[in-house]
Amino acid sequence: MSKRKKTVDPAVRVDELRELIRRHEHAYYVLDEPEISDAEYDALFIELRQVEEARPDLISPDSPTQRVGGEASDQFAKVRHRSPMLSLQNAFDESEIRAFDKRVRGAVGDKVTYCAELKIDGLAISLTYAKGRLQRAATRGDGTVGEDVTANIRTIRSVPLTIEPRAGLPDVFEVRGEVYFPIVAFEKLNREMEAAGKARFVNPRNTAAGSVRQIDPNVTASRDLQTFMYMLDPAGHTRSQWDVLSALEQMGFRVNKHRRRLHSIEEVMEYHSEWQRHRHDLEYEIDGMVVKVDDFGQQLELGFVARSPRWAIAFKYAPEQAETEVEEIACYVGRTGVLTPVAHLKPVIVGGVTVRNVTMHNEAQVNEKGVYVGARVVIHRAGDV
DNA sequence: GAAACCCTAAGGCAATTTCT
DNA sequence: AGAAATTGCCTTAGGGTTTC
Repeated sequence: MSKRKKTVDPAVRVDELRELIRRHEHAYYVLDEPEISDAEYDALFIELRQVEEARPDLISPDSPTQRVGGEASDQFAKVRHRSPMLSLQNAFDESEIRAFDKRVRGAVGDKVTYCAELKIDGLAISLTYAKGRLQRAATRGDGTVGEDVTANIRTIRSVPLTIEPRAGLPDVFEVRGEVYFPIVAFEKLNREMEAAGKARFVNPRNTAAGSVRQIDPNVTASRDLQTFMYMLDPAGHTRSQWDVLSALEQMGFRVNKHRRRLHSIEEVMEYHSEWQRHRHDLEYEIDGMVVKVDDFGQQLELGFVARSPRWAIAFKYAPEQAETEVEEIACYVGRTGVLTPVAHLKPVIVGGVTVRNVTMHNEAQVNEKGVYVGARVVIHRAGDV
């Protein structure tokens, strides 16, 4: 109505625009189902920016225009996690998964449902919301203390700056998930780097980690990072991991759609091999899958062992392998006097990184005279030495 | 080029739990 | 009870990225 448009109060229009923009950001970045064209979206965004410029008093920190900016945090402050960000026990083959299943059923009985999710190759992130607003984002760090990367995470459009109140959730709650670099965006970035005569980035995971630790949030904002969330604490009314994923989705977070509820370890094996075949069809990298006992009651019964829960395991894909030649073997003396043999190799690219050195604690084969006999060392991927 | 992080993996060894 | 397996903790180390 033209009449309404003339008389519209800027304060009202600002709210309308924010609501519309949030809806379309959600459709585009979270659901991957845009409802309007980029141009239409841009028009809304420009209008909001204009109204806010005219009326700076109407600007609020959770406005879509305020994703980039705020105070330029000089350093990353340390933040202690409300509860430790644990790591997962790893399994590399069927026997280890069956052992896990056996342990689980030994503890909680045979009626077990598993929630299986793809294990995204990115970096873990923790988001704290207070009174419906994103208050803080932190990296995992050592699991207990991470770094405050709020200014950078705010620039990721699939991360809601505001959350509607929800029954069963307190004022302050935490969401955890993974930040990653979509492969298409990674390749685009590298084309841009090349065009600018700069060095390419080596792989999406490290680039994502680097992007999140930028001093200047404008750089992060230009990187097209994405997210998948998978944990909610406290868990509100939810009773299972499956429920949590649904709840997170309803709250507006991006949740991976390839999750499955599985009722036997055989189904887990099938899911695993299915994605082993199709992992390269995905628009992001995965390094396996995460299998969790779905029911929270059973999770509680199983409990934790120091650094990882007993009710979950990471079922990894067989590491990429490569062969190369050992050029020389050197021995290094550690701080405590420990001797470490290191093989210097002909550089070989495996798993997206170049490997030149490997320590030989594991793969090294020594004959009865203490002489190294392997002419070749089988390496897993970088770091897996 | 160095330092500080990120993520990952393995070895050594002691303590604890489980099995026979 | 004694042996075997598992767990927990710490150390060392690899490649990568960014900032200074």
